[in-house]
Amino acid sequence: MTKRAPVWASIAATLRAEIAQGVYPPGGKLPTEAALSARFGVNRHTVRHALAALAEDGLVVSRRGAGVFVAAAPRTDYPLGRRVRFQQNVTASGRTPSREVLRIETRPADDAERAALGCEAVHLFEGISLADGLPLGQFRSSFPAKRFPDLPEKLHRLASVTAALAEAGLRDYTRASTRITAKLARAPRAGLLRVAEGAALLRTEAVNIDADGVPVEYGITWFVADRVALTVTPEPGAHPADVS
Amino acid sequence: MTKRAPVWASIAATLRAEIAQGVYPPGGKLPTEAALSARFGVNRHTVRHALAALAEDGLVVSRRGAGVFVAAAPRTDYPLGRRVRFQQNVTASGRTPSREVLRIETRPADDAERAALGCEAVHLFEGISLADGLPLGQFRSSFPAKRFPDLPEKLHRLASVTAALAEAGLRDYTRASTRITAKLARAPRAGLLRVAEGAALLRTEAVNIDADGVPVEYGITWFVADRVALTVTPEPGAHPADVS
DNA sequence: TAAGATTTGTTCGTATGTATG
DNA sequence: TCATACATACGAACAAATCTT
Repeated sequence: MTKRAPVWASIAATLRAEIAQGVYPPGGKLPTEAALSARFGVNRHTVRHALAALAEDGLVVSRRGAGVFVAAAPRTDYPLGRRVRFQQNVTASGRTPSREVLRIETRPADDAERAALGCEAVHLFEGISLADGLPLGQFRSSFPAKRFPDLPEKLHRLASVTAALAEAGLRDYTRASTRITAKLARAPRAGLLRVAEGAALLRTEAVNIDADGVPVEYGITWFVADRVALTVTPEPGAHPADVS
Repeated sequence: MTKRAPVWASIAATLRAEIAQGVYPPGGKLPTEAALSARFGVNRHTVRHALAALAEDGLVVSRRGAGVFVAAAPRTDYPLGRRVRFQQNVTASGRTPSREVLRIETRPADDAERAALGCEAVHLFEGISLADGLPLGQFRSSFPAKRFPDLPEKLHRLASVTAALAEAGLRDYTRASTRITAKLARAPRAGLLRVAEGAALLRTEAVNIDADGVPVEYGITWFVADRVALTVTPEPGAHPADVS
């Protein structure tokens, strides 16, 4: 005599699974109640009951006249501090960081790299940073090839810039300058980052230097704007002299 | 005997004026050479001569097989330093800054303002910042009404936050924190900023504090991403203690 | 700016199955 | 067996917010 689960509960479970699988992405719109009731062959009330259960869990948010939307995950704060600490940033927000390496290669420097690093050949390290499996951004970092001959092997093995540079003898490096603009996601990158074409991306262009002020990394990162907020907090102790 | 200007020169002048008026926005595509020669009733070579003149000035860029495009104006660098200096930033890039005031009013604080300023009523100062007449961003600043009773009048008269606060007795104030995200421009704001709907905007949310660390301004600014780059440069003298 | 279509929110009413006393 | 209460499910209509044209 197993008690049959209510229809609304099984519908809620189905939708819950589909949301988890990304069928309806964060911030995305669910089908209308009418469409769902047609799909499941039930009355609209029954669908509403299921949706109410999801809303109870904070999984969806409904807006009268607009639709029912998958609750957008809160943005991950990404402090543009003196040090680059991707893992810490993600972990601090209660998520699990991961990294997907797309490319490691050595090639001649392009104009921007030559200007930033002042060298003719660079190691390239390109990949995707994820939090809980969801892409936060795509990074592309260049390093002077001459100074760090074995960096590609270390990057392959460690998949971490900080660790690889440390093994290459660079104890510490800091952010010298960052330029922030915004772009729209286009075909190839939109797919990599799992966003719709035309979604807003934050593009940061950063130069990192060693303790002597010599540039050691030139990096460009495209963050998914819906998933990341960059934060800037002037460090205490600095007191610039500037005049209005 | 006034020497008649060559036809190609007058066509160039016409196109130059239309680009300046925004008929062809920065980055936008000009009509094809064939279309232009039809419009002006001249041979395609004449149009090419005119376009070559514009290209010489760096006003347009032609790409074989794609078309001729209005050169994107270089982005105005906007340093997120400790002080907010809009005028300096624009002047430094060789442009003429101006400001268009949209709204000055006093009203109850919303949740974000209450959280940032800790007060129940705020003065609102809203407007557009322009460089050479082109909108760079829309700002909306809130100030604690109780602390600065006469601020609206001062803002009306001076149209400058720094000057108005100075007159209200606030000698100095600095940026405490800034949060940066990106959004797509929607209907009302897109018009105000003179960009297409769906263009990328940089949204900054900043809290400024006085010398005692008390918040005095909560401001949100939407920058047109194509026209502005935010720059972050850690100030010398700071030496944070952080560990990997 | 205005009108119409779309979509969720709310409130009636009806019917069925199940547990309880 | 009957009455009651409750959760479930379907149907219809309208209100209110939103989107589109």
